[in-house]
Amino acid sequence: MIRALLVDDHQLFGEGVRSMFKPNDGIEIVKITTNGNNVPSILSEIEVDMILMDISMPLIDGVGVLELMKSKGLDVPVLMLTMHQDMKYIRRTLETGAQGYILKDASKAELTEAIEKVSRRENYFHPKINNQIFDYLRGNKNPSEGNLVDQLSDREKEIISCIGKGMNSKAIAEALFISEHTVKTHRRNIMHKLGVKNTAELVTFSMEKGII
Amino acid sequence: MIRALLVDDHQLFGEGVRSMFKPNDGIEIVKITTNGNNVPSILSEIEVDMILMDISMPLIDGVGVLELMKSKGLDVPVLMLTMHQDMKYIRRTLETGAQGYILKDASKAELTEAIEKVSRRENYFHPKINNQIFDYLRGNKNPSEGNLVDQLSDREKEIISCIGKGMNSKAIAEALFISEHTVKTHRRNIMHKLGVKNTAELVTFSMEKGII
DNA sequence: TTCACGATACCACTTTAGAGGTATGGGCAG
DNA sequence: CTGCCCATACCTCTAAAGTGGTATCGTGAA
Repeated sequence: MIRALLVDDHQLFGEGVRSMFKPNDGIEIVKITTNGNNVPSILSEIEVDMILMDISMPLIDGVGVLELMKSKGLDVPVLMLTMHQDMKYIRRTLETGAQGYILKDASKAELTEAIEKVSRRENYFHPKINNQIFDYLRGNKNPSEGNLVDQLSDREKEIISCIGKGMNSKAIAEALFISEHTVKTHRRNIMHKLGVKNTAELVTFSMEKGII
Repeated sequence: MIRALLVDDHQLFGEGVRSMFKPNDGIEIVKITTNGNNVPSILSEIEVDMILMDISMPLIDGVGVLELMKSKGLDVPVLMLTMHQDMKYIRRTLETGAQGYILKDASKAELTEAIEKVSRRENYFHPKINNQIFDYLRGNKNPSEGNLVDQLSDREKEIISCIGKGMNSKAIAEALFISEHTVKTHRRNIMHKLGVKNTAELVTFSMEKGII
């Protein structure tokens, strides 16, 4: 019997997955938490074979939890469970050390297989995203690209939010009580940090990362 | 026993919710489909008391299914089940005639209550979004704002996707084998239709609506 | 068969974003 | 204490977005 911890802020999804597994499936969701910050303390209390974790969560996201675990020396295999087929997410996840990545539109059979593999510390990637992984491995391997978002200062995130609302540099300057020149400098720095080439891409990227 | 049809492209979520309901809960998910286009034919085959429907789906979204049902004279109460706490979604949903709206981070108890109410054709709104509803009713009632996205042509959505990827008008023109002037005209029309004032706001809006 | 609309295309113009610099004061860590 | 980073600010210039029009052609609906 594989003992799994599920981390997902969507209660329904969590309870649903839990009741999906019958005793003879060989898998049991022994605990569900909606707050990733609780993971370390849960791991110290109960024994689990693997963790099923949603990526996008409000308080701390899946990658954040992985980093938190790593910083505390907790070594439990993690299967990322998400809706995002986006390479940006997958990349961040793998670089932080998840054992697998599966989409929420997978079937129960696929999830079962994934859980079994991950609990044995084998890698599992959902077929749908396998090709993307290969593309990534062949092409750009930028290890420094992991924590792009963390490189942003609070002020810069504030600027990004304003941009997303459709404000131009002048409007942002007035809203934040700074000079328009400053806003433009910030925009330039932000774009450079995130490696995007214009505002449109900046907004897309920021929304995918959850900055906006 | 309430017989419910579940429409959600995330298989795991669907199977999870189905196995969550035990016989003595008084609710049974009699059918799950991942394609909203199948709803009319399913309704003609089996009898259901209500529909649980995800809003954001690839082939046809929840609001689209509602409109499809309406156009075929199918009158089954629908509970929208979504992750989006965004007023833009809620508004579209209600205007198309859904009986209720519940977030995926709700609990089983809340979902049960919602299903029961909706199956009796009572309205249900998740407490978290009730305040937003009131704000909406007090403030701007813009009935014409309902189906902004539907007003976009396929070509325009194509242009939007390109913009989101960071392409400028010239690049889009080359990619779609049209003139840059045409692209600019499209951009203008799109912005006018969506009521946004620049590219940044266009991207934000489009991502929230799921166009990108 | 009209008639409306979407996709296409062009012109001329203003505003803004974006790229190239440089610089200064404040705060925090080595 | 001293250097590094962040937020601030300014200048100049180019490329691009955005605004104002008009117009043709094909398709599908009235």
